[in-house]
Amino acid sequence: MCGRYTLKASAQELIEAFELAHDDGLDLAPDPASERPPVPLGAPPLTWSPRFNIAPTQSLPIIANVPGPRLIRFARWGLVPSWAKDPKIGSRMINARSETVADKPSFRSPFRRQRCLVPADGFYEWQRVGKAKRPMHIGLDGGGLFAMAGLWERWLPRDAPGDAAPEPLHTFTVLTTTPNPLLAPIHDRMPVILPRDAWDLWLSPDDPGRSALQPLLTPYPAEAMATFEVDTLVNSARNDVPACAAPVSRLL
DNA sequence: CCAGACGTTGTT
DNA sequence: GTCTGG
DNA sequence: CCAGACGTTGTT
DNA sequence: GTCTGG
Repeated sequence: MCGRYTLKASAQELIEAFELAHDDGLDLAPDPASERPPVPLGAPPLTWSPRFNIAPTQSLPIIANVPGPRLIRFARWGLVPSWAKDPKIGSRMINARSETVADKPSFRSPFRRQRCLVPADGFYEWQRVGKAKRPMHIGLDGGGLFAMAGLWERWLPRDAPGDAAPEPLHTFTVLTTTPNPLLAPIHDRMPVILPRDAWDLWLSPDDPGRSALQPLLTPYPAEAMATFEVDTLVNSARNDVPACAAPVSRLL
Protein backbone atom coordinates (compact mmCIF):
# COMPACT_ATOMS: atom_id res chain seq x y z
CA MET A 1 0.00 0.00 0.00
CA CYS A 2 0.83 3.56 -0.35
CA GLY A 3 2.92 3.44 -3.47
CA ARG A 4 1.74 6.79 -4.80
CA TYR A 5 0.68 10.06 -3.25
CA THR A 6 -0.01 13.72 -3.90
CA LEU A 7 1.52 16.90 -2.53
CA LYS A 8 -0.44 19.63 -4.23
CA ALA A 9 0.28 22.18 -1.55
CA SER A 10 2.44 25.21 -2.23
CA ALA A 11 5.68 25.88 -0.35
CA GLN A 12 3.91 28.50 1.72
CA GLU A 13 1.17 26.05 2.70
CA LEU A 14 3.81 23.50 3.73
CA ILE A 15 5.58 26.06 5.88
CA GLU A 16 2.35 26.99 7.64
CA ALA A 17 0.94 23.49 8.08
CA PHE A 18 4.15 22.04 9.52
CA GLU A 19 5.21 25.12 11.45
CA LEU A 20 8.55 25.21 9.69
CA ALA A 21 11.27 27.50 10.91
CA HIS A 22 11.54 29.49 7.72
CA ASP A 23 9.05 31.89 6.25
CA ASP A 24 10.99 32.78 3.13
CA GLY A 25 10.51 29.58 1.19
CA LEU A 26 11.57 26.00 1.66
CA ASP A 27 15.08 25.49 2.86
CA LEU A 28 17.43 23.98 0.31
CA ALA A 29 18.89 21.24 2.46
CA PRO A 30 18.86 17.85 0.73
CA ASP A 31 20.95 16.15 3.43
CA PRO A 32 19.09 15.18 6.64
CA ALA A 33 22.18 13.77 8.35
CA SER A 34 24.60 16.45 7.31
CA GLU A 35 26.96 17.91 9.85
CA ARG A 36 26.67 21.16 7.99
CA PRO A 37 24.37 23.76 9.48
CA PRO A 38 21.11 24.32 7.65
CA VAL A 39 21.14 26.84 4.86
CA PRO A 40 20.63 30.15 6.65
CA LEU A 41 17.71 32.48 6.27
CA GLY A 42 18.02 34.51 3.14
CA ALA A 43 19.27 31.64 1.02
CA PRO A 44 17.51 31.35 -2.31
CA PRO A 45 14.21 29.63 -1.61
CA LEU A 46 13.52 26.32 -3.26
CA THR A 47 10.35 26.52 -5.26
CA TRP A 48 8.19 23.49 -4.65
CA SER A 49 5.95 22.64 -7.57
CA PRO A 50 2.68 20.94 -6.69
CA ARG A 51 2.72 17.22 -7.41
CA PHE A 52 -0.24 15.06 -8.42
CA ASN A 53 1.40 11.64 -8.88
CA ILE A 54 4.40 11.08 -6.66
CA ALA A 55 6.12 7.72 -7.19
CA PRO A 56 8.88 5.72 -5.46
CA THR A 57 12.54 6.61 -6.20
CA GLN A 58 11.74 10.31 -6.48
CA SER A 59 13.33 12.99 -4.29
CA LEU A 60 10.68 14.39 -1.99
CA PRO A 61 10.32 16.70 0.98
CA ILE A 62 10.44 15.20 4.46
CA ILE A 63 10.76 16.64 7.97
CA ALA A 64 13.49 14.66 9.72
CA ASN A 65 13.93 14.29 13.49
CA VAL A 66 17.19 16.18 13.54
CA PRO A 67 17.93 18.68 16.31
CA GLY A 68 17.37 22.34 15.62
CA PRO A 69 14.73 24.24 13.74
CA ARG A 70 12.07 22.25 11.94
CA LEU A 71 12.99 22.27 8.26
CA ILE A 72 12.10 20.54 5.05
CA ARG A 73 14.82 18.26 3.71
CA PHE A 74 14.78 16.12 0.60
CA ALA A 75 15.20 12.36 0.45
CA ARG A 76 14.52 9.59 -2.05
CA TRP A 77 11.47 7.42 -1.53
CA GLY A 78 12.57 3.82 -0.91
CA LEU A 79 14.74 3.21 2.14
CA VAL A 80 18.21 1.86 1.41
CA PRO A 81 19.60 0.16 4.55
CA SER A 82 22.98 1.50 5.57
CA TRP A 83 24.57 -1.92 5.01
CA ALA A 84 23.12 -2.44 1.54
CA LYS A 85 25.59 -3.24 -1.22
CA ASP A 86 23.26 -2.06 -3.96
CA PRO A 87 20.96 0.93 -3.54
CA LYS A 88 18.48 -0.65 -5.96
CA ILE A 89 17.03 -2.50 -2.95
CA GLY A 90 15.38 0.79 -2.02
CA SER A 91 12.70 0.47 -4.67
CA ARG A 92 11.25 -2.43 -2.69
CA MET A 93 11.49 -0.67 0.68
CA ILE A 94 8.86 1.99 0.08
CA ASN A 95 6.74 0.82 3.02
CA ALA A 96 7.46 -0.61 6.47
CA ARG A 97 4.84 -2.54 8.43
CA SER A 98 4.25 -0.76 11.72
CA GLU A 99 3.55 -4.10 13.42
CA THR A 100 7.11 -5.31 12.82
CA VAL A 101 9.11 -2.15 12.19
CA ALA A 102 10.78 -2.24 15.61
CA ASP A 103 12.25 -5.67 14.94
CA LYS A 104 13.16 -5.87 11.27
CA PRO A 105 16.89 -5.47 10.65
CA SER A 106 16.33 -2.89 7.93
CA PHE A 107 14.09 -0.67 10.01
CA ARG A 108 14.98 -1.31 13.65
CA SER A 109 17.72 1.28 13.88
CA PRO A 110 15.92 3.98 11.86
CA PHE A 111 12.82 3.37 14.01
CA ARG A 112 14.81 4.22 17.10
CA ARG A 113 16.78 7.16 15.77
CA GLN A 114 15.73 8.30 12.31
CA ARG A 115 12.04 9.09 12.09
CA CYS A 116 10.43 11.68 9.85
CA LEU A 117 7.15 13.18 8.74
CA VAL A 118 6.23 12.77 5.09
CA PRO A 119 3.96 15.62 4.01
CA ALA A 120 1.07 14.67 1.73
CA ASP A 121 -2.43 15.79 0.89
CA GLY A 122 -3.62 12.51 -0.60
CA PHE A 123 -2.54 9.00 -1.52
CA TYR A 124 -3.68 6.43 -4.07
CA GLU A 125 -4.88 2.88 -3.64
CA TRP A 126 -5.82 0.50 -6.46
CA GLN A 127 -9.02 -1.26 -5.51
CA ARG A 128 -9.39 -4.67 -7.09
CA VAL A 129 -12.81 -5.19 -8.61
CA GLY A 130 -12.73 -8.62 -10.17
CA LYS A 131 -9.81 -8.46 -12.56
CA ALA A 132 -9.90 -4.69 -12.86
CA LYS A 133 -7.93 -2.30 -10.71
CA ARG A 134 -9.65 0.95 -9.92
CA PRO A 135 -7.43 3.79 -8.72
CA MET A 136 -8.84 5.65 -5.72
CA HIS A 137 -7.67 8.89 -4.17
CA ILE A 138 -7.79 9.06 -0.37
CA GLY A 139 -7.24 12.10 1.82
CA LEU A 140 -8.57 14.17 4.66
CA ASP A 141 -12.14 15.33 4.41
CA GLY A 142 -11.60 18.87 3.12
CA GLY A 143 -8.36 18.02 1.33
CA GLY A 144 -5.90 19.40 3.87
CA LEU A 145 -2.25 18.50 4.40
CA PHE A 146 -1.34 15.61 6.67
CA ALA A 147 1.79 13.88 7.92
CA MET A 148 2.55 10.25 7.16
CA ALA A 149 4.89 8.49 9.58
CA GLY A 150 8.23 7.77 7.97
CA LEU A 151 11.77 6.58 8.66
CA TRP A 152 14.87 7.91 6.97
CA GLU A 153 18.32 6.42 6.37
CA ARG A 154 21.72 7.46 5.11
CA TRP A 155 23.67 5.25 2.72
CA LEU A 156 27.28 5.63 1.58
CA PRO A 157 28.59 4.04 -1.63
CA ARG A 158 31.27 1.43 -0.98
CA ASP A 159 33.83 2.85 -3.33
CA ALA A 160 33.79 6.40 -4.53
CA PRO A 161 34.45 6.93 -8.22
CA GLY A 162 37.98 8.31 -8.58
CA ASP A 163 39.23 10.32 -5.63
CA ALA A 164 35.94 12.13 -5.03
CA ALA A 165 34.38 11.87 -1.59
CA PRO A 166 31.35 9.57 -1.73
CA GLU A 167 28.05 11.41 -1.78
CA PRO A 168 25.67 10.14 0.88
CA LEU A 169 22.25 9.05 -0.36
CA HIS A 170 19.28 9.88 1.86
CA THR A 171 16.17 7.77 1.56
CA PHE A 172 12.90 7.24 3.42
CA THR A 173 10.03 4.77 3.83
CA VAL A 174 6.37 5.19 4.83
CA LEU A 175 4.89 3.13 7.68
CA THR A 176 1.69 1.19 7.07
CA THR A 177 -1.05 -0.17 9.31
CA THR A 178 -4.43 -1.87 9.03
CA PRO A 179 -7.15 0.07 7.21
CA ASN A 180 -9.90 2.02 8.98
CA PRO A 181 -13.53 1.17 8.05
CA LEU A 182 -13.57 3.68 5.20
CA LEU A 183 -10.52 2.15 3.55
CA ALA A 184 -11.12 -1.50 4.35
CA PRO A 185 -13.26 -2.09 1.21
CA ILE A 186 -10.53 -0.53 -0.90
CA HIS A 187 -7.36 -2.09 0.46
CA ASP A 188 -5.95 -4.10 3.33
CA ARG A 189 -3.27 -1.59 4.34
CA MET A 190 -3.07 2.17 4.75
CA PRO A 191 -0.27 4.58 5.59
CA VAL A 192 0.13 5.66 9.20
CA ILE A 193 -1.09 9.25 9.48
CA LEU A 194 0.11 11.11 12.55
CA PRO A 195 -2.24 13.67 14.11
CA ARG A 196 -0.74 17.00 15.06
CA ASP A 197 -0.39 16.04 18.72
CA ALA A 198 1.86 13.11 17.78
CA TRP A 199 4.35 15.07 15.71
CA ASP A 200 6.61 16.25 18.52
CA LEU A 201 7.14 12.78 19.94
CA TRP A 202 7.68 11.23 16.50
CA LEU A 203 10.23 13.96 15.69
CA SER A 204 12.11 13.55 18.96
CA PRO A 205 15.83 13.40 18.06
CA ASP A 206 16.46 10.64 20.60
CA ASP A 207 14.86 7.25 21.19
CA PRO A 208 11.56 7.49 23.12
CA GLY A 209 11.33 3.69 23.20
CA ARG A 210 8.95 1.46 21.35
CA SER A 211 6.34 1.53 24.11
CA ALA A 212 6.02 5.28 23.55
CA LEU A 213 6.10 5.12 19.75
CA GLN A 214 4.01 2.07 18.99
CA PRO A 215 0.72 3.64 20.22
CA LEU A 216 1.08 6.34 17.55
CA LEU A 217 0.97 3.76 14.76
CA THR A 218 -2.78 3.31 14.48
CA PRO A 219 -5.29 3.77 11.63
CA TYR A 220 -6.37 7.38 11.23
CA PRO A 221 -10.10 7.90 12.00
CA ALA A 222 -12.36 7.15 9.04
CA GLU A 223 -14.66 10.02 10.02
CA ALA A 224 -11.95 12.52 9.14
CA MET A 225 -11.21 11.07 5.68
CA ALA A 226 -12.76 11.00 2.22
CA THR A 227 -12.20 8.96 -0.95
CA PHE A 228 -13.03 9.25 -4.64
CA GLU A 229 -12.26 7.33 -7.80
CA VAL A 230 -9.74 8.78 -10.25
CA ASP A 231 -8.79 8.11 -13.87
CA THR A 232 -6.31 5.37 -14.78
CA LEU A 233 -4.15 8.23 -16.06
CA VAL A 234 -2.57 7.97 -12.62
CA ASN A 235 -1.32 4.45 -13.35
CA SER A 236 1.76 5.68 -15.17
CA ALA A 237 4.20 7.50 -12.96
CA ARG A 238 5.12 9.54 -16.02
CA ASN A 239 1.79 11.36 -15.76
CA ASP A 240 1.97 14.07 -13.12
CA VAL A 241 -0.90 16.43 -13.93
CA PRO A 242 -3.94 17.74 -12.00
CA ALA A 243 -6.23 15.27 -13.81
CA CYS A 244 -4.48 12.42 -11.91
CA ALA A 245 -6.07 13.65 -8.69
CA ALA A 246 -9.45 14.71 -10.08
CA PRO A 247 -12.63 12.80 -9.24
CA VAL A 248 -14.03 10.69 -12.05
CA SER A 249 -17.57 9.42 -12.34
CA ARG A 250 -18.32 6.00 -13.75
CA LEU A 251 -22.01 6.81 -14.11
CA LEU A 252 -21.46 8.71 -17.34
C1' DC B 1 31.18 -20.51 15.14
C1' DC B 2 30.28 -18.68 10.03
C1' DA B 3 26.96 -17.84 6.18
C1' DG B 4 23.40 -15.53 4.55
C1' DA B 5 19.52 -12.70 4.82
C1' DC B 6 17.88 -8.35 5.72
C1' DG B 7 11.21 -6.02 2.58
C1' DT B 8 6.31 -5.11 1.15
C1' DT B 9 2.56 -5.72 -1.69
C1' DG B 10 -0.52 -8.73 -3.88
C1' DT B 11 -1.65 -12.97 -6.03
C1' DT B 12 -1.94 -17.99 -6.25
C1' DG C 1 25.02 -3.43 11.27
C1' DT C 2 22.33 -7.30 13.28
C1' DC C 3 19.60 -11.23 13.33
C1' DT C 4 18.48 -16.08 11.95
C1' DG C 5 19.70 -20.65 10.42
C1' DG C 6 22.73 -24.41 10.25
C1' DC D 1 2.04 1.55 -6.59
C1' DC D 2 2.09 0.42 -12.02
C1' DA D 3 4.68 0.20 -16.48
C1' DG D 4 7.97 -1.70 -19.01
C1' DA D 5 11.99 -4.29 -19.80
C1' DC D 6 13.98 -8.60 -19.90
C1' DG D 7 20.94 -9.01 -24.07
C1' DT D 8 25.64 -8.97 -26.02
C1' DT D 9 29.20 -7.76 -29.08
C1' DG D 10 31.20 -4.61 -31.71
C1' DT D 11 31.13 -0.51 -34.35
C1' DT D 12 30.01 4.43 -35.08
C1' DG E 1 7.90 -14.65 -14.09
C1' DT E 2 10.76 -11.14 -12.10
C1' DC E 3 13.31 -7.15 -11.84
C1' DT E 4 14.05 -2.14 -12.62
C1' DG E 5 12.54 2.61 -13.20
C1' DG E 6 9.60 6.34 -12.16
